[in-house]
Formats: sequence, C-alpha cells, structure tokens
Amino acid sequence: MKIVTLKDIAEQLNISVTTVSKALKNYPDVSKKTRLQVKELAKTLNYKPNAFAVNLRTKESKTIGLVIPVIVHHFFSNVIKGIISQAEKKGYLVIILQSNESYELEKKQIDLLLSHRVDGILISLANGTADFNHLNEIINQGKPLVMFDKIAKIVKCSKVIIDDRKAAYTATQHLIDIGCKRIAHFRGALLPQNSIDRFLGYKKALLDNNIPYDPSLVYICECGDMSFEEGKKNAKQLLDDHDNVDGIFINTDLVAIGAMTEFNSQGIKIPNNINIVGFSNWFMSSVISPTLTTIDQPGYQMGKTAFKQLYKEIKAIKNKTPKAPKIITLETALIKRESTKEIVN
Amino acid sequence: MKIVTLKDIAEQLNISVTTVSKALKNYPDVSKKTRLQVKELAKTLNYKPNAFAVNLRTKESKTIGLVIPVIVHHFFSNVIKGIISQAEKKGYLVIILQSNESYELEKKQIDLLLSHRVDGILISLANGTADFNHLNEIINQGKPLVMFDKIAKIVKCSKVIIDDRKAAYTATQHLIDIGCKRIAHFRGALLPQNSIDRFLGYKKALLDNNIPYDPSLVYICECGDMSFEEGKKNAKQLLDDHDNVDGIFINTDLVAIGAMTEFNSQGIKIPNNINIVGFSNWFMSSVISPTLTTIDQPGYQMGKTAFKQLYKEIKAIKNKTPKAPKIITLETALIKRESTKEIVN
DNA sequence: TTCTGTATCGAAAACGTTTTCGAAAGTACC
DNA sequence: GGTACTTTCGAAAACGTTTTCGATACAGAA
Repeated sequence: MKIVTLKDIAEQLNISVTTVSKALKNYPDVSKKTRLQVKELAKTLNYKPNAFAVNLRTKESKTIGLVIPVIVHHFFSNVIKGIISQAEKKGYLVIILQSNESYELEKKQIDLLLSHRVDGILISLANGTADFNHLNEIINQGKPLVMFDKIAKIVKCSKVIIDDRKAAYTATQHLIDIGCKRIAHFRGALLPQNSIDRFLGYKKALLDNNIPYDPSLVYICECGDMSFEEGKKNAKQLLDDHDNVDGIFINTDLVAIGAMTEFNSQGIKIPNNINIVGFSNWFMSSVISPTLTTIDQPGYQMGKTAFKQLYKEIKAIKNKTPKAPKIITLETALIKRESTKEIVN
Repeated sequence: MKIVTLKDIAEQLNISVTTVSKALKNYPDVSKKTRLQVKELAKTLNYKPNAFAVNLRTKESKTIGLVIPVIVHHFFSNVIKGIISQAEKKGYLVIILQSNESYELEKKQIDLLLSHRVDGILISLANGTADFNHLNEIINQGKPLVMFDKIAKIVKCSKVIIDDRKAAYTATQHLIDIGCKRIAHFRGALLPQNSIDRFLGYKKALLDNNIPYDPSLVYICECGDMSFEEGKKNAKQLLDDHDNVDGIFINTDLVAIGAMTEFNSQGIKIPNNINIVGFSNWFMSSVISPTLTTIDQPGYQMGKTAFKQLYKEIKAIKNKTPKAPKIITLETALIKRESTKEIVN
C-alpha cells in the first residue's frame, strides 16, 4: 500500500539515499556488491521512481502533448497511433487533447500543456485558427513544436505534411485523363492551408489542360462533425445548379461518401453518370459500393515522422544545439477504384 | 525565454515566496493590496505554476491514464473522445496508450502509468489478458481503476459495460423473428468477457426459441487488426461448410462488413439469400450497401461515464471515504437496416 | 501601561530525486 | 612510513511548490 522511495531502500540497507540512487543508475562509484543489493531490494519492494521528483530535478517530463482537431476520424486516429507507437519506443508518454476545430479550445489546451511542462508539442491546427500567438509562445519558451497536416506556414517550426497541391493535381488530372470535361470541386473550409492547397491543385490541373476554371463549380464544406451530411447537401445543390458535371474532386472521403449516397438515392449512377475522386483513403472507401477512387494519405507514417522530428528537436535542445526548422513532405498515391471509369463516347 | 517562478515574482515585489504563493491561491492572510499586486505581476510575467513541483508537493498529478486495445477503431475512438471531453471539464489530462491486444504491452504500460503517478487508470482489456496482477497492483497502490467494455469480472473495481448478453440475444431474436431457421455466429476471441457474453446471448436466444444449438455454426475471429479479412475468410469457410444458413449474427461490424464483401463477390444476395446482423454500429455500417443491421453501442457515452466514475473515486480516495466498486450498465439498441428482411415463403 | 485580539507576513520543512564535491579507507609503490 | 592513487561512500544543495507555525505590528480594551 505504501509507496516505496529511495529513502526506504536506504534505511533497510543502512546506506545513504545517494548511494541507492547511484546504484540504480549504475554509477561507477558504487561497489558491485551494494549495487546488486540495492537493485534486488528495489525489485522486491517494487520500487518505482517518483516521476514528479525526477521531472522537477531533471526538468524533463518524458511527456509530450498532442493537440488534434478530431479523434473519431480515420486519418487522425491513424496519426495518433503512429505518434503513440513511436513515442513509446523512446519512453515518452503522450497527452492527447481534442481542439474540436475551435481556436479558443486550442489556445486553452496549449496553455494546459505548457503548465504541465510537456517536453514538446505536436499539433494539427483547428480550422478556425488564424492567430498564432499561442504557438509562438511554445517556441518562445524554448520548447520544440512540430506541426503536421493542418499547418500554418508562417509559424517558425518543423512541419510534416503531404504535398496537398500536387495530390489534388493528380486527382484532378485523373478525372481529366478518363475524359471528364466539366469537373466540380467540393473544397474544405476557407482557412486551413491544406484545403487551400487542394483547391489550388484542382485549379491548376484544369488550367494546364485548357479547361476553363468555373467558380460556380466549387462548393465549400466545413469538414467538421457533419462531413457526411455536407456531402449530401452539396451533391443535392450541385444537381440543382448544373446538369453537365461529369466529375467531382472532393476534399475528403467522408464528404465524398455523403455525396455518393445522395447520388445513389437520386438514381445518378457512379461512375457512369458522374466520376468521383475523394481524398484520404479512409478504410470505408474500400468497402462501400462502388468503391471510391481516392488519394492515399499516410496517417500512420505522418504520426511516426512527426514524433521522430519532435524527438530529434527535444534532444537537440537538451544538447544546446538547436536545429533549424525542417519541412518534411510525405508521398501520397492515387488509388484507382470503381468510382472513376474511362468515359467512352 | 526564462520560465518564471514564484521566486521571481517574490524578488520583484520584495516579498517572500510564501506570500506570493498564498496571494495566488487567495489565502485570507494576505492583504488585498499585495494580493492584487502579485496577481497582476503574475499575469504580466505569464507565470504558470510548475506542475512537477505542485504534484510532488500535493501528490496528485491531475492526470489519468487510459489503456486501450486499439485506437483506429470507430467504437474506441468514440470512447476516447468521451473520456477526453469529460476529463477536460474537470481539469484532468489524459495519457493514452495502446495495448495492441497484447497482455505484455498492457502490463508494461500500466507500469509506466504508475511510475508517472497518474491519479487513476481507465482500461479496456486486451484480448490476450488472462492474468490480472498488473491490475491488482493498481488497486493495491490505492489508485482508482475503472474498466470499460472489455472487462474482467474477477477484478475488484468499478466497471462500465453494456449488457452484451442481452444485446446479442436481441440481435439473434431479430433474426429469428424475421424467419431465420439456421443461424450462424461469428464470435470474437475466446478470452474477452464480451465475446463470451455475446456468444451466450446468441445461444440462449436459439434455445429459448427451440432452435437447436449447433457448434459447427460458430466461427471464431480474433478481431484484431485483421477483422475485415477474418470476416471474408469466415464467410468463405461458412459457404464451404454449410448450404442452408439463412442468418448470421456477427460479433462486430467490421467482421460483418468483411463477410458481406465476400458474399457479394460470390453472388450471394443480402438479405435475400442470407441475413446479417453486426454489432457496434460503426458509422461505416450506415453507408455500405446494403446498410447493416446492427447493435448500437454507445461509445462516447461509455467514455464519459467511465471518466465520471473514475473522477468520483479519485475524489473519494482523497477524502478518505473510498466507495465500493460499482457496475454501470449502459443501454444498447437494435438498429434495423437493409441487411435483414422478413423471409417470405 | 499592559493585555488581548487581529491582520499580515515569512522562515522553514517537506515532497523524492539527482549530482557535485569532498571525505575516508584501502592499495600500491618507492 | 610516506606519497599518490583508486575505490567507495555520503552530506548537502537544488529543483519549485505548499503549508504549518510562529513572529511582528498595531488596534482597541482594561
């Protein structure tokens, strides 16, 4: 019941706390005999160092913070898994907070993490975040910060991303390659960099292929909790507005699936009447009918990479050799499935 | 850049650290004037109490640990969300670890959490866990432990569960009600209580309806990372073994979806040739074709409830009034969808 | 004046580690 | 027997808080 401390071990062996501490940490200036004695007793008493005391002394907590917009999300939960698995290998624990796409919450949560003295912070921004003082505060405290996926270019820290623009270009080009002439885009919210980049990639692909860009073909969705419904709503609106759209590039799979559901219920055949490309490669996309052509976004790997970078920076700061921020871009891939098909006239 | 401490504030105001501490915590024995001075300076200096020092002194960390078998999982990620949202309200942070369905990992992780001195632990057991010493150690240390979903009845702690047996009974009864005569069951791994209970519920429903229980109709899947493939494999095996099965109650949606995929590819029509009921109500189940009849399992609410119970126990222990373990059962519901349909002869 | 009470403060111990530095004892060598 | 070196240990400070307890000052009351 009582929690054992170094002092307890010291008293039982009639030696000093200092020696016990050193024995457990294999200091060279303690004899083999006492070292073994100490270690054995520590084991039988089930001694566990008091993390608070260690942290207070060493000024590191072996804990990092993670702020993420949503948790119930195929991509983000994969990121979390990647971070946690990698952190565990290095002996780090991860405190997870969900910003719920709210700037206010995000700010509070970073404050919380800072006062809990985490060794570093990983973050994917909320859609609503347009002010970055809370992020700069982390950096000012000399703590490493690594952003991933939803980043802010202006913040001076390392970032792990995909080339959203290129991926979107590839997706759109695929629609063009199979013969689509009039391609719509369901884009994400206005602020996040990746929704901007995906939009730009879409636009560039059109222009490079001499297809005029038509703003009326671009629909917005917030991509929050209501993604699926937004997809349905946008699809319905699209059908009201236009009658000659033959392809849509959609910002994220969940919205795409919502759209497909709407098209299905209205008797619009995919891919015969309309081709659809999603983004993210949610597992779901491979089991719905028709299966969804999409861009594979390596969530697990992104989590792993982000932690590795953070770890490097934690070590670097500890050794007083801070490194310049680094931007790491991961590869994506177009996954062709049933929702797109060569158009034959 | 430098992190400010109570001492810094004290020196700037020419008062003692004691007084600063008391001023910030509104002790009555500090004058209003100094209290305001201190608070103002603390704010401008952006003072944040050093959590390590506070924890060391007060012996509580305002942090809890969560050990969960998988993260990339619709049900569990909902649980996580529920826990985190509730914890945040009470000022608690959550450290999440993934046991990956491995007993060894689970044990190590609990050790990690204990040495990090979390105030309490929430856990959903790994499939492989059959020994409970690591859990009893938590209790022996006087720390609250709350198990949810995948529990061990034998461990003396509070639990938040659903009535798996009843839910499985309901699911099976539904198959019987629509006219199924020969009902198979894809069960989960052998150890976890809920996979046992679901199996028992299935069996009881059969017997209560005078349908003989046939062990050859029960297939096992581990429900780990390969759930989807296991579903396909089991479905294929079932078709090899039997030709008169008209309904299956499947342990979890993901396996069910795997099975449906296999049936689809073999031209077996759902629900015309075979009726399927899943379990958990993953979002995916509502968008695949045909949509899947399933049991709704309230993940978010389970997370919330589990944290609330843990919180109560943390407070109770702090006040030296520990309470007896409590078992909380949440309601489930049968969600009827397209994968089951009245059989007409 | 002395006494009692109240308001305000600070010294110091404590939480459990880590690490520096010096002390003591032993060994080896001349 | 003195010197130099090695081996082994422990005292003490430090990390930043919280909280107990006593000190001081000053008010009003006797």
